Amino acid sequence: MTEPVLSPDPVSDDLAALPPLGRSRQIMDALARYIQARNLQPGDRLPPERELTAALKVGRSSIREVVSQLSALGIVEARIGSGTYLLRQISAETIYMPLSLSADGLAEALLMTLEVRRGIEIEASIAAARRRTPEDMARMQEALEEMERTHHREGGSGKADFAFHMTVYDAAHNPLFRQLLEQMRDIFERFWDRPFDRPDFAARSFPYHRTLFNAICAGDTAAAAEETRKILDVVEEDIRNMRP
Amino acid sequence: MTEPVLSPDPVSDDLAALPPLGRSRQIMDALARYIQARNLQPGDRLPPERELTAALKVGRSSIREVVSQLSALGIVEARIGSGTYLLRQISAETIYMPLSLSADGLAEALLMTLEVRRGIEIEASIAAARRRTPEDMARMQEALEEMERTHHREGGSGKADFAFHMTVYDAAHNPLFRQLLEQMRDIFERFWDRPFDRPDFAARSFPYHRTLFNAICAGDTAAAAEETRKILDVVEEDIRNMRP
DNA sequence: CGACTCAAATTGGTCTGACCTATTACCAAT
DNA sequence: ATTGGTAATAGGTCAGACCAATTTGAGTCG
Repeated sequence: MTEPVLSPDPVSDDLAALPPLGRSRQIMDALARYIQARNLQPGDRLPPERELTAALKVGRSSIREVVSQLSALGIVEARIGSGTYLLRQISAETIYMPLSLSADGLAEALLMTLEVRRGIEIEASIAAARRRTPEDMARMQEALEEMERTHHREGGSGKADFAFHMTVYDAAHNPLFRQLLEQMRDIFERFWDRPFDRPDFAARSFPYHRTLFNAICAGDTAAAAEETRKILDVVEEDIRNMRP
Repeated sequence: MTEPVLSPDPVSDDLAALPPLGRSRQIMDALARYIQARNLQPGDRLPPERELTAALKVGRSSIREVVSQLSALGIVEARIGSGTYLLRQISAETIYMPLSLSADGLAEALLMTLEVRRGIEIEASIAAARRRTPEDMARMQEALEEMERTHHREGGSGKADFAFHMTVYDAAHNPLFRQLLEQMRDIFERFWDRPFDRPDFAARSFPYHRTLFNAICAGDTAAAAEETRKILDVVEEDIRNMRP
């Protein structure tokens, strides 16, 4: 189809003259605006590099540089022969906070990571208990009941657990919680075959979900923190029993 | 000087034949091993791209790609005309956890970030109260007294505050805490002119540092969490009063 | 001897064009 | 309708040239 890039895109004009500072950041912002202007959503394919080259008026090397950086940041995924796909939202105002960690072993790394994640999850629960709206409560209740319906089944409870926690994060009304914890869970599951799908794990952890839900609805920050801690303790126990 | 790369570096041989999967990750690992083998420390300059090209047996584009990714991940900083410098440790086993966040304004972003940071800091304090050793206590006490000596001075108290908190993170005996919080503080201060150096800020926050120290030494996890929360609340207040 | 000047070497940044490989799309033959 | 193969498409790599900023060092002047 080779849809012609019709927008003059004022950004590209600016770019032509500026070598001073952080050009790659400028190109990244231009690309972000380009994506925003076309309202591309996660999952969508962005234009081929050679087309972006023409649209943003920069060499293909420069395009590849920023795409490569976005790929390293987990914003974008390049599939050879197919195209480059958007993985998560991006805007020119996006702040990137790359963290790196080194650990001796996998279980070690997971336990250390879990300790950090526990801190974040607890704070999210506290924020949720403070700021949840009636709509949040309705969404959480729905997800909770779906979880209770499926917790005995083999494969489905993982997704339900995930969905419930997402509603909690959203109830905190700080989008960072969802972003961070979603990404942390992604990373977690990349190195760990999700125990959420193992019935015994679900059985041990899911009672706390309703008490957490009740605490958040009651606005009881201390109880919300405590129930979240219990849930994460089950996860920790499971990691310790792992050891491949 | 053009120091010849004398090590055959078995890594590069592997690379020559492998196009299948994640080549850039492989090159990154090879580069990490290369850095490890030479024992390069943060601040050191790594070999020029053209030299790495020869050493790792890949085109300059590929080298630039991974260096660009490492730059985006905050591992490395390229200074045009000077060289590329190592910012933090790296190894072939390093796990990258890039996070991105979008917010309406800077203060908004800082507050959201601070809420996350608070969760991590509190968990670090709890871990410290559980796992601190006598040596940790000695180090914390020394840093605390240095902080109390300098808290009235104009510029020095920021560094002392930083140093004290680092000893707390270390006392948690989970290196992730130090890594993450160090990086988060870096990012924070990139967008915020450190209030630590403002005397009124130091005056309001530093009393809690001794109570925190006492709680950690006593192994009182609840008190350690509480005092940490108070310190972060002062920071939050300061951000709210900022508004440029 | 010290400090300054300026040119050359060094180094990262960009562009171009070529070629490779994997994927996708399309069209013809069965 | 299914299959099979071919062309177009897209990202990945390489090579060479050139640019711009920095660093280095020789040479010069005070």
